[in-house]
Amino acid sequence: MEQTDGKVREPQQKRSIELKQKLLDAAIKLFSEKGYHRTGSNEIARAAGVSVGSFYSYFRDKKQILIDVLDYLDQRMDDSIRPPDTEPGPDKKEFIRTLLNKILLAHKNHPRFHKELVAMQILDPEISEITKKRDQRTIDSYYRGLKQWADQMAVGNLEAASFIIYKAVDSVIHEIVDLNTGIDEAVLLRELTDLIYRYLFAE
Amino acid sequence: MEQTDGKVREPQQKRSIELKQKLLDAAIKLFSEKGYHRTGSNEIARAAGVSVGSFYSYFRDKKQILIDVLDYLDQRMDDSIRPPDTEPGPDKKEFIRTLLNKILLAHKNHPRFHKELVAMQILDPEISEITKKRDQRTIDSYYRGLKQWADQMAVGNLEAASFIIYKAVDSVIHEIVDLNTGIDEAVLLRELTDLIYRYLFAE
Amino acid sequence: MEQTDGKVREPQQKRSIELKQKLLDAAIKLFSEKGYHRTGSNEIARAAGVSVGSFYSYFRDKKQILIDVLDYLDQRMDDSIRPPDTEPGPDKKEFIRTLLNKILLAHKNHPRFHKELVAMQILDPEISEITKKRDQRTIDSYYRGLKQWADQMAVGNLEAASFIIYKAVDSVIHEIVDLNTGIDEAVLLRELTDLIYRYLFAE
Amino acid sequence: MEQTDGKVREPQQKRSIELKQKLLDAAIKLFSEKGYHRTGSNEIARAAGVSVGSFYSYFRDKKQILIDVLDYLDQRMDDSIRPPDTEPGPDKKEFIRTLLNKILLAHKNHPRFHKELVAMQILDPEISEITKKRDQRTIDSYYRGLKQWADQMAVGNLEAASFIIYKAVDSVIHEIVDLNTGIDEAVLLRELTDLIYRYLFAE
DNA sequence: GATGAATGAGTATTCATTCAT
DNA sequence: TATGAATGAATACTCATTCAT
Repeated sequence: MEQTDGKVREPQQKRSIELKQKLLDAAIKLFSEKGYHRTGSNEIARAAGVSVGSFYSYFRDKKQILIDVLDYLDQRMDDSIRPPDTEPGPDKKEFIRTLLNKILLAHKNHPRFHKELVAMQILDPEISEITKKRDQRTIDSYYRGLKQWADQMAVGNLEAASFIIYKAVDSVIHEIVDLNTGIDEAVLLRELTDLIYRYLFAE
Repeated sequence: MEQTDGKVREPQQKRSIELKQKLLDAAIKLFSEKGYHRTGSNEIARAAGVSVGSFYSYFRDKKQILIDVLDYLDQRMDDSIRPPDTEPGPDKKEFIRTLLNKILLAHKNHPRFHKELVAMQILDPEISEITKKRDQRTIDSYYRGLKQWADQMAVGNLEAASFIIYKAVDSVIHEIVDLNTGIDEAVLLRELTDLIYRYLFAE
Repeated sequence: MEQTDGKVREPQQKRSIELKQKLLDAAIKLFSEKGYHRTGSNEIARAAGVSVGSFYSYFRDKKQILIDVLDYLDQRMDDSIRPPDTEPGPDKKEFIRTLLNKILLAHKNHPRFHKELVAMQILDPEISEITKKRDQRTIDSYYRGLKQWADQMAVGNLEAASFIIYKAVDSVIHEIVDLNTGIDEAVLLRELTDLIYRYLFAE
Repeated sequence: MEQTDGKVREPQQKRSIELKQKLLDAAIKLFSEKGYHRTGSNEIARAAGVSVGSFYSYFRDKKQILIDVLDYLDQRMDDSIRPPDTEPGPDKKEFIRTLLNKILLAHKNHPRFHKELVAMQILDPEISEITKKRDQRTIDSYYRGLKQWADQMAVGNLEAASFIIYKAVDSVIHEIVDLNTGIDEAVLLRELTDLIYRYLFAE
């Protein structure tokens, strides 16, 4: 409720909240279409039907709106940009297959945004910190999922396994979506499924 | 190491090569420290103790020096990044472990630069094209290596397997080197070894 | 002339126009003094008491401000450079004399800039295209003027005549203004008048 | 014969003279093909099969070689770049026609070089001085030619007339060659001939 | 003399951010 | 509060000229 007059206002009025949302929506749209780097702050403001001045009263930075977009999508549990969770079922292979398909779909929804995010994550420590946390949540959920099968697995360290699986799957799927590998997507997915399955359950 | 007052001082050839090397070294250093985008061509030249003019007589473009740096590092990394052609010994796990360690070492040589490169690859189509080719060469060598064990493997599609293994290993090792995962490196490497081993040889 | 504290200060419109005008004025001044090529866009902005950013929000290009300057001067010169539509009086020689004097005056307004323009016209195809059109408009107006005396003239082709007269008069007057010919200006003007007069009306 | 060690050497040995000539020839060729501005000093040297260093021991400046080229062509009486003379014969109209054709030809031989020269003349005072002298020589020759017909002419001031005729003819012909006027060249030439003829001889 | 590798001043343009109204 | 006009730092590349060999 405080109004500490630092520069960036936390929107308290309905109008303000609407305005900020408009800016977030415009940013999501533009980042997805053209990527973060090719999108200017003036452009976002214009697309939101708002002045640049307003943009900068809601977001300290151009970077800040990216961070806020990330947060927002996380809160909306938007699987299309957030790494998706999946509840483990009885059929292990089916479970893995489903998980992979979800991730694949997520990558395919906002490919440009997704790509840029990886770059940003590398280029900018602040973004890196945020995505690391996001990733960690996903890895944790994998960990919790895997624990349920702990007694059937040959895996030595479940934490490490969760981490490795997440990173391996994410990067391979990223490449499938982004590059044209020349290899059939279905084949790649099948092999990727095998990779995970055997790692976890092969004796 | 100085060659300022020798007798015949092999004139152009040598000086030129030294100069180009100075520029490449300066570029590697600066790209690693500040990233490609934040490094100016004037800056590289100054760091190499050379004029901008010289910079542009050795490299068409700012992008060109990045490409040349890539090539240069490729050549210096070759042995570490390429799986040995030697007959794979009886201990397959040992073989994989050795391979991973080599890759890990390669990544540790220029960690920041490696990161930048991944970002560039995403942001710039030309760089993307180059690294795709680089990657493909590595994947091909994996493919040739794996074929030697073809009869002992449960893998359906060897091409896809090579691709997946490369991407998975590369990204996981990248994360090991880059992020501090909080998980012991040795443990991660062991699990990664298991991942590959079981994928390939588990029945 | 200042408008810093008036009442309602017509906001954008007026300020914008003033700013653009300041830039145009600065450009005319600098182009005239140092020539187009030796004048930088930053310099024009500084001379106009404005930022480079503003320069580029009013003019796409450095070339664009040259083009706009051309247009601007055209508008201010129009009356002087265009032969009056009034019925040509009985004294044809007097009419030509008046016309020449007007052109002379126009040339004397921005002599250095005029020179630069001729050079640009030669060096730059885009400028060449623009001035060709400008010239053509003038030539057309000459043509319309000459037609009124068509029955009293010995000229074979009125179009060609208009073209030749324009180019001849323009270049000679240009030289009168620019070079110091060592010949009395009045004498040159008299001879030029004769040139045109006899060409048109001598039997 | 002095060897005052200012920077630029006057070539005294046969080899030197040949070298300078090679450079002049290369410059003429390149200036004609691409114009002065688009031709680099390194390029001229290379085309002459000589080092840049040598270029700068024969010519203080890039501008200097242009000046020397002009001188050289003047000495060779190369009508293709120098304003041509013509001896007045008995048939006045024929004389004018011949003169115009010579000038036309000259302009058509090195159109690019010719154009650039006009620009240089405007942009650079030193070049301006030189071409003014060149022009004056031509104007003088016109003057001498016209004097022979002095008693048959209505012209008031022969000096001014020579000047005007030269400038008018040169500029009109320049435009004929350079721009595409859309008017038939033969028609323009006929009218231009009439312009001169009537000016001089019409009663 | 000759070479040609090296020099480095010079310049148009973008875009995140500010601040007067 | 909102506006959007104004800001200005930052940056790749060229080419005439020099000078060490």
